[in-house]
Amino acid sequence: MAMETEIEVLRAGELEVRPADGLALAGGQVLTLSVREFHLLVALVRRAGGIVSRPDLYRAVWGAELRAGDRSIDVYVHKLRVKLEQAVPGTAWIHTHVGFGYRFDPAVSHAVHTDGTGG
Amino acid sequence: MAMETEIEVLRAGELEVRPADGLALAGGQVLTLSVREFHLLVALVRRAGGIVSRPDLYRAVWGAELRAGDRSIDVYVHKLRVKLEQAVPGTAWIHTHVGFGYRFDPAVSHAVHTDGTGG
DNA sequence: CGGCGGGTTCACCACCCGTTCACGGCCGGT
DNA sequence: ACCGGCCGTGAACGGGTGGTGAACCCGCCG
Repeated sequence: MAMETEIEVLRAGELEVRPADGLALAGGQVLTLSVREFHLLVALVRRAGGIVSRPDLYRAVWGAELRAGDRSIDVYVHKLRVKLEQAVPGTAWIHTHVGFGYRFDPAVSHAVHTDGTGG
Repeated sequence: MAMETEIEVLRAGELEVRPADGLALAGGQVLTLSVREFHLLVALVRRAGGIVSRPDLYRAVWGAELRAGDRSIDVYVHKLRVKLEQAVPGTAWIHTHVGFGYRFDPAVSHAVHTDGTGG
């Protein structure tokens, strides 16, 4: 094969996502995600390390403007966290930034809450 | 030199498929498959580990575009699962990814989550 | 012509998904 | 302390998706 199709593969720590195939692996095992869950994960991982605002997230995944009072994002972030957690226990990947949005962090921060008054 | 290795042999766990010969073995025993069933199995095994969408599957096996409402794939996946199951009981190879397609997984994952009181 | 095996379509329905609601905790402002 | 906004989370609900048995159609063979 001269040209193997250049499949986009997003990697973030123990997570591997193939947007084109609808496939996501965490800690080596396949995640069973719904369409929404998958797209949400992709949107977050694409901007790993950065904060994605709810309106942006909604546009990226739902393809529409976020309406006031719509809690869909919260619900799906929760579903995603649950599945991620059960795939790789103890790993917190999706972080909430109150008033700003969510941030996907590939870093394996088990109990690294730097407890900090320091900051 | 003669390329005897022309004969393609797909292996995935306990499954062995020879596309050229129309032969498929599961757990050492020969599977009795119809043409459609066989091609479907080949298409899935060729992309073992990855998700194959229904349109892709239909193109690969039927050689045409999947029409809306066509359930042929579902029916044949079912037939395949039945024969695979009776060849090697307890092994779930073909996984459904709702909204995405099917995935052939060679791994013998006895993912028995229902470990409860179940006697 | 009748039986048979294989492929397609149909019908029924259980389950999954996406949305929305409801309740409660946390935090900042007054 | 009270209120209001923001978020986590469990659950209800309606529609879509896929599992499955069976009818139907057709070519083949005796």
